[in-house]
Amino acid sequence: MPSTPPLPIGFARHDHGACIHDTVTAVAARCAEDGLQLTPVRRRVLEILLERHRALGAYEILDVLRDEGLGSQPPVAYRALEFLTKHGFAHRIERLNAFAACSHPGSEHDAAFLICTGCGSVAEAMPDAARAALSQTAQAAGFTITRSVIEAEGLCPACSKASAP
Amino acid sequence: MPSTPPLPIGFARHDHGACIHDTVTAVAARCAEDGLQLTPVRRRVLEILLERHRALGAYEILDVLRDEGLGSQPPVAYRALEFLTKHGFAHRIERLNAFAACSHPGSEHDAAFLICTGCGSVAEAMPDAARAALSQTAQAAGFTITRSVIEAEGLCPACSKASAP
DNA sequence: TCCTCGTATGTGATAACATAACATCCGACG
DNA sequence: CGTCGGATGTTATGTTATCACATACGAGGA
Repeated sequence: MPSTPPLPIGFARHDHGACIHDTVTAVAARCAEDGLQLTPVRRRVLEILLERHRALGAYEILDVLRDEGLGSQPPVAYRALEFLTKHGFAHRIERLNAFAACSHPGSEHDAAFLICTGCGSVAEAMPDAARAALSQTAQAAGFTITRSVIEAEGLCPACSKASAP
Repeated sequence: MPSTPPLPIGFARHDHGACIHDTVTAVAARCAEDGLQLTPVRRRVLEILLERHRALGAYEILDVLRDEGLGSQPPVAYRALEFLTKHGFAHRIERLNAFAACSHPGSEHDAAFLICTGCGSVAEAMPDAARAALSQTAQAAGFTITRSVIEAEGLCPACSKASAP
């Protein structure tokens, strides 16, 4: 069980402490580059998302912030999440009304998500093929896509194995 | 501008009265076949969705039901919508927390939606290619998809033309 | 220095979406 | 006639998201 082989998606084990630290560092660098302010609340929300490593509701995040004295009202969480999602550091998962840190920060992009209904884990994938196909369908109808939501529910490898042994 | 050539999706003009009537009739037939009860509330909710021909929130629907004396509490609308979506007569659009009548009732299926951010219209597409691509991506990760949500935001032909002439 | 402007935050209130829980009704079937 | 399952009525509450307005604070110009 090594740490993160070239798997495109995230059902694999990995060095979690490093993964958090590295991502925050990368995001901070990118913010500096682009003149964005990675304020304490924003940074902390990103860390929270990375720590839990799953999709979190805004109010779950808010609970943590409140415990830490970083804010107690919903807008605090929603503003930070808006910043993070707007700049591609986190994603909103529509199906869950929840948010997850981006696995590939550094560029704005739509992502696809695989949501395990067994254990609640969420993996981010880069569904270029699916998006291309969708785009083509849309163009045939004269529709111009600006954003796409692609989310699949099902069973992750572990839960799949557990439910049908 | 003829009426509905073999377009796969619904940004075209059409005979709306007939479209409502035909769909309700088809759904009623299918319910009879499958031993499902298309009760007054359920039928009316389907009609409301078809009449507006766009995505409606549960509370918008409830307002209509209330005016017509068919129910006044949220569960009334949610139950009817649950019935309709469960049996493939309507779809939930996650991005909008809203519901739309199915354009191709008669079989349970996941659909894809093209949501126009200009005028709010929503068209249902059959994104077999996109779903197949997604499915392949998922399988590569050992993930088994049971349901997929595919929704694209953008501009419909009309709004596209209006915004960039 | 002082002003002011843009960005971020603090906070109270409320809107919008959704479900739990329990009572009641009513037709099908034995 | 009983009872059982599906549908409905109703109260209450839970969950998610936004509005509106006040405050703070640093950057840049007069």
